[in-house]
Amino acid sequence: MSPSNPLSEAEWKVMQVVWERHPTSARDVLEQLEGETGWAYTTVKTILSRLADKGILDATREGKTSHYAPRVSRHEARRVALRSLLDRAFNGAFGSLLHHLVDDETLSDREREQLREIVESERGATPEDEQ
Amino acid sequence: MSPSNPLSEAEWKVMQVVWERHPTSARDVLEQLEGETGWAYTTVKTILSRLADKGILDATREGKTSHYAPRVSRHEARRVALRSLLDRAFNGAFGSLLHHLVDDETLSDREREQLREIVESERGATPEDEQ
DNA sequence: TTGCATCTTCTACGCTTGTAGTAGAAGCTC
DNA sequence: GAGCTTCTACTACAAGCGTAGAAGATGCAA
Repeated sequence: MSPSNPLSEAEWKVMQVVWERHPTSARDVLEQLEGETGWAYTTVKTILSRLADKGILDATREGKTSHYAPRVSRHEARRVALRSLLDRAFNGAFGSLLHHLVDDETLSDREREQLREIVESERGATPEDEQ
Repeated sequence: MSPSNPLSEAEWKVMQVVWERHPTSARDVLEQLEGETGWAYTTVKTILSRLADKGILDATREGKTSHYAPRVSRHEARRVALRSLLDRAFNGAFGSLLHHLVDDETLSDREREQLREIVESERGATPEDEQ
């Protein structure tokens, strides 16, 4: 399934954990985010519940505790987030986004290098879809 | 100046107009967005005021009406939005974002073509920064 | 079986966003 | 200078988000 709205910041944090290790529990998520967030247990729980309500997560109760698993892939979530950004900030113009990336003078050397690598690899990619 | 938070959806809409034609008035913005939004005049006004409060816009009163001009460039705003996405969704890993773009099977033919073009142009770009 | 630890559900509260109404000021028209 | 038009400032209000406390349910340990 594909969520229609992009995830919020806190939701991303939680989902990143769930994608790494699922099924997982609230306690588990909390521990993984320790250090990064300092959240209370109930905060994690609230976010998990909201995600389940939205159909992003699947919750199954096992005895006392609930276990959560993603119903939406990370890839999918990223796609939604990117499209959203594209629409808002670049008027939906993919080309503008690409130009921005390439022109972005604030890229670190490392990032610019990665860009070049990708560029190299894409060179070899299938150009057979002449539409 | 650089805003620390990304713009909201409505803010983007308004800013897109302001960047195109500035200084501009609330009325003007409203008219440009007619069709796209159906907002009331006061809605535009509210968003403009909030943007001014945040320092994204500059408001100067001239007689009865205020005129607005950007204090933040579109490029800058885009950069902030992209960094935010990068941090949330790709753990700050630029390489992941690039891979996602290249791998995204839902790109349209046109988009894929643009990607290839950019790739070609980047090939000729300055590779003199050896780390 | 009594209690401690842990889990869940419910409720809350302040902030931001989307959206707009109301009321008052200011200028244009005749 | 009385009225229409248009602008501003202020207020509002529902939904979503970040964050978490309180209270009740449940299981394990002794």
